[in-house]
Amino acid sequence: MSEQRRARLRLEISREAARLFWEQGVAATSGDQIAEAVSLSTRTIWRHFRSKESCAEPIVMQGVVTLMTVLRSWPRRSSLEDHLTTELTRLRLGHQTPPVDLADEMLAMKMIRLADTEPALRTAWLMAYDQVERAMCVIIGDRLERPADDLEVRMHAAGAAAAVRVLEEHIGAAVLAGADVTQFTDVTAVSRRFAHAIRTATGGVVGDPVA
Amino acid sequence: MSEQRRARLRLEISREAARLFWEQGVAATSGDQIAEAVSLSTRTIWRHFRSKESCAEPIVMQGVVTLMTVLRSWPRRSSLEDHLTTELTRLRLGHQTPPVDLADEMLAMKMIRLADTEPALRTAWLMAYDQVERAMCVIIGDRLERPADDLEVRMHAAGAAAAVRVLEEHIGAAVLAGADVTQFTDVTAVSRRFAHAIRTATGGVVGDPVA
DNA sequence: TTGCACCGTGTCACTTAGTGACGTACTGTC
DNA sequence: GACAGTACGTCACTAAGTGACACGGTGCAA
Repeated sequence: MSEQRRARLRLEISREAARLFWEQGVAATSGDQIAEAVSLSTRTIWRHFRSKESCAEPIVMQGVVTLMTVLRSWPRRSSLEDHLTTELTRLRLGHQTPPVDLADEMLAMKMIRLADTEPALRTAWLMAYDQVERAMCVIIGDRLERPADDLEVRMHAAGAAAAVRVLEEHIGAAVLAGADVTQFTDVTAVSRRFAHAIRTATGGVVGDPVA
Repeated sequence: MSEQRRARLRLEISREAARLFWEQGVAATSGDQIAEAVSLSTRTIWRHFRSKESCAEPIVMQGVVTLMTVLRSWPRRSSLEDHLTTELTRLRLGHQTPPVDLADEMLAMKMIRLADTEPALRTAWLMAYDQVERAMCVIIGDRLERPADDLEVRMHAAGAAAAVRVLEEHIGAAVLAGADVTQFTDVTAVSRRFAHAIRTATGGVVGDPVA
């Protein structure tokens, strides 16, 4: 089974699981229900996810993987702000890599919101960002010309990941609370916020162009 | 049941659970086994812990709570380094507040190590630091004279917590790998490391004395 | 001392998350 | 068109966790 196909299936399951979690709560939705919602056997669900909560991971990861992909292509010569704005506008304009479905983004925000009160989902959310942290390690290690498991690199990566996570939580909460969504569609403004978060969380070490 | 008594019981359960997790792996130890090890009924275990993995939380939190307590008493006029060194030496000398049993510290490190390979324990470890993050929010918010749920405060808190976590992971791994333990008994050196971690993770905003 | 209320724990029955074993059907390849 | 690989379904099973209720200890008032 191709990596892509597997990812798509996981996402599809995740979508239905998230919807059910939101509509009736995590505890109240059973594995059987999720299985039925995606027309699969329950056994197959557990073959693709190690636990019920982790069914939420793909949907919350979706928005994050774009950011990660963008960061991976960050050239040494440009600043974080510049790179984010150019790449994000490119993604927004040329739809060849459809960033993320809007409904999916809403679903992700709902999961983050649920994670506030449901410890089971909180673990899933934190585990998702644990992945982000690992990805950050190689990105930052690469930029600082140090091994990815270097202590300082790991600390910077952890800080950056945590800052991004909190920013994401904040945005999600704001949108769900009915805030003006247009402020999050301004690519330059959003880029600046993420860049600023990463900069300060790494003590200014990550953000500037490097030789 | 007094808060303290409840905490002590949780810690006792956690101790045995951690020992079993380390000796035979998480999957291989059952709730019944943990219960038997502390001479309680299985039902009582689930009354004190929401899941098997979370049994590890108190033991890994133990070392962290000292740091948190110390941070809570951080006076505005002193720098982070100074306060940490003075408080930690005071703790080390005056044993009236027994910091943490050495065996417990070793156990905690083992759990952190296990968390590297066992996703179930990783969630517990991350959840423990989620608590740290919340505590950091009020400490930093207080210091910056802002509400604890302010976005910037939360980002700084998240960064600081993450940095401390990685440092803790690093120290744990080093000790278990047989590194020279004496370098971690030098209070000033350790204080400097933690202070430096928090400083850079907060972009230098948290660390200096404030008016 | 008796009586009462409270609460932490044990017992037992029950639900459900998650796994192992095996059969089947689909897919691509020679 | 036979064959290997593998994703999925079925079924039986283990174990994590919960609900309901009974028991026993502690504190307090009469």
